[in-house]
Amino acid sequence: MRCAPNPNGPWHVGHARMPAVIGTYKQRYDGWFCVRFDDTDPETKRPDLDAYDAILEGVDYLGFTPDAVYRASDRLEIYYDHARELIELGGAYTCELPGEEFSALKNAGKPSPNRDKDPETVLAEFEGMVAGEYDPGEMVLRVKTDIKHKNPALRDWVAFRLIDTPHPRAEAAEYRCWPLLDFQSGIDDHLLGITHIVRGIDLQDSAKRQQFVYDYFGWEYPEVIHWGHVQLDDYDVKTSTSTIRELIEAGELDGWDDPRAPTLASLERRGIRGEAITAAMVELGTSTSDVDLAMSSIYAHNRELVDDASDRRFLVRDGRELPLAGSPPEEANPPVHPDHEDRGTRSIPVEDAVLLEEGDLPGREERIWLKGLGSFLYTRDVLQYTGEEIDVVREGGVDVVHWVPATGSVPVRLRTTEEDVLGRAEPGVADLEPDELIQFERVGFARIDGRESVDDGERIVAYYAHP
RNA sequence: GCUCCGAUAGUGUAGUCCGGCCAAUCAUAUUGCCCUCUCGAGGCAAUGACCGGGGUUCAAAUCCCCGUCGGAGCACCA
Repeated sequence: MRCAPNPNGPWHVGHARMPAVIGTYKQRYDGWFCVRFDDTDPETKRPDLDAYDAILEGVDYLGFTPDAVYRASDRLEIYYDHARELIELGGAYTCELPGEEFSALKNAGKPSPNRDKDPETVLAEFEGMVAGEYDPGEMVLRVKTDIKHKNPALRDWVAFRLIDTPHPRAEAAEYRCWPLLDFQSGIDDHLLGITHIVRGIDLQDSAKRQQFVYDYFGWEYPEVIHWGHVQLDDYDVKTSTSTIRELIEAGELDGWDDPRAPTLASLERRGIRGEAITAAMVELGTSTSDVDLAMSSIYAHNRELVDDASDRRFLVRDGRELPLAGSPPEEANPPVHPDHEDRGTRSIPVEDAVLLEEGDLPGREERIWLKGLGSFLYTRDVLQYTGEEIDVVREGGVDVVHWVPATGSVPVRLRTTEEDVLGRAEPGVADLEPDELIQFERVGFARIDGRESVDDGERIVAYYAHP
């Protein structure tokens, strides 16, 4: 099987579907798969040189290693040779008709006047195209199909055209005569021994077009299935490479890995494992209708992968300060992970005031349980310590909340898919290394990204993954 | 206008080819309960779907026709 991307930018989440599915099928059925960059348009779909590697990194992130990597722009001579052969078989002709004129004839079911040129003339003119003797628009090579085919999309389609803009890859910069996708991809699929093709519904007619070429050569067409488009819920930003690129260039996004961007780089930075994305994509199946991918599906898979390994910490977002009274312990020691006592406990100094999230503030004369510390009664504007008998929680009516010391806590900027949230975390968070994935209790999973300088010192930057 | 494809719960999916065991599977989501010092994990339960209309048949989610809705192609884009 093959994954044949156009390297016009880093991948968004939707792109993950192809490698996820064919990579999984490869593993399941002991198959073979390659990545083949179909980069045969240096002009309107101009390849982005950085995208080649970015895409291969994306495949790796999703958990797969391609068995081979090809670039169509390395293979022009192969396509030329097959074009010559096709011409000799009488399956193609050079045509100098402008696009609109041919289109009008085609829609009327009438052939181009060039259709019956003898192969010698066609071959000579094609060599002229390869040699750059024509200007763009002056000459194309068409595949001779069926000019009266009931589907106008299949009638005598273009196989090669001329493009003056040099290809961005130095290896291919000298070529001017470029094949179109249906020719290039059709030839390559056979030559590379592809047995199964998966592609989008936008290419529904490709197999039918390419079948004409396969018939001329006596080749057998691979099995092919088409699937619909994937929409993501939960994102404000459209899942489109060009839209994301525009937002980045306009400064509205920080880059391809901005947490608000629906890109693979963004999910990776948020601490979401590629396997979780792969699993969610495989669950979508290969139906031909458009599908909506619920991000919660990716999150559910990721939670299963990371929950056990993620240590717990407290983070209070936009905290409200409450003084403590009644001589609580000087230090709280909640477990590092509630399901793994052997990992030990954390140490959080208690001080004389704590921060709570606004939604957790107790009402007057209400009791509240600070996790890992004990129970308090909110009375006369202070939290009065009333002991550490957990029974009060079991009996009900006492909320269990997370908290941090008012002054000993460390500032945190938590970047989410919607906005950046400021908060303060328990002191131990200052010692976490970048790339560590933790769970802020009652907030959600987050990946420690690094530190940044602010006016009065340093701040931890974390990327929010999901609840 | 011409051509092609699709339609099962909020979302995805199984079942459709070879009609009955489908008052419809599983996952996710939401809600409630149990457990737990988390709104995480674990356990239990509830919610919720065959696009509409005809036809064939003893029997239709499944086969046929019509309609509706949605998607795609008709490029010197991929």
